[in-house]
Amino acid sequence: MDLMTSVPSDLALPHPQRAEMRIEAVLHALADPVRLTIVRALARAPQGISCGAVNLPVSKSTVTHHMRILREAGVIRTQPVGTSRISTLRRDDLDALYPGLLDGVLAAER
Amino acid sequence: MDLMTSVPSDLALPHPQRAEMRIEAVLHALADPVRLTIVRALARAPQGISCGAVNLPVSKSTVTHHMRILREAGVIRTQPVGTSRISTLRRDDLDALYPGLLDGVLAAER
DNA sequence: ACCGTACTACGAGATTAGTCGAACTTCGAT
DNA sequence: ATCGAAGTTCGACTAATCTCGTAGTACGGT
Repeated sequence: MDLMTSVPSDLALPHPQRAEMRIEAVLHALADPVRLTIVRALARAPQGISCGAVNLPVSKSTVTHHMRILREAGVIRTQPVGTSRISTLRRDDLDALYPGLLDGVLAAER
Repeated sequence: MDLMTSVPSDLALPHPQRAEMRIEAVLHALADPVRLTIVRALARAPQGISCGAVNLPVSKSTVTHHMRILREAGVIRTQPVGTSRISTLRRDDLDALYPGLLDGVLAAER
């Protein structure tokens, strides 16, 4: 008990504000096949989904790594819900900063 | 004379066809600051420009490397003209495959 | 024919990325 | 209170990437 390691309300993970997002980071985040799979899944689930719900060909710790890249680039927003973390696409911010980019990426057949 | 190392008409460098382009490669090509500078310069010069005309903070051989990444991803088209190589943005192909992507990237302030 | 310009090719070095397993935390349920 | 499920953290390893300098090729002009 005693030292209850702080911040019970700010359980949230660090997200860049819209003004802090950089195009290189966003493009780099999108340029990986695993992360692209995640982004496509999120695009199909506007209410958000948990990392583990995406069936990916990599280990759990690797998924965590990819979620972090996406989050820190500003591509997704993640919030803790129970024992899970629900992520959503930051469509509004992406569309505001780079209009057409996300739709263009999602339009890709291959 | 004799063995005139072939293909005098196909001096062109290898370019992927539209159908061969992959979104990951395009995004990766765009996700580098030096290459983004090149792409922005090309966007401002529809008639095309030579690699050396872009004032970049890297060596000549590094520029060659970046041009190759862009070319092999299908982002630019390069053709030899005299002792130079003129490159242009493959806007038509990019817009057809990923509508909005290029404009979104070029819209980025930062 | 020679020289300079404009690149490309080829290692080599250093940095970054993607991957994993093992150990740890947190929450919810039994 | 204990357990399991869901994620994270922490090295470690490998592969890819960016960078450079040197050397080489190709073309155009003197």
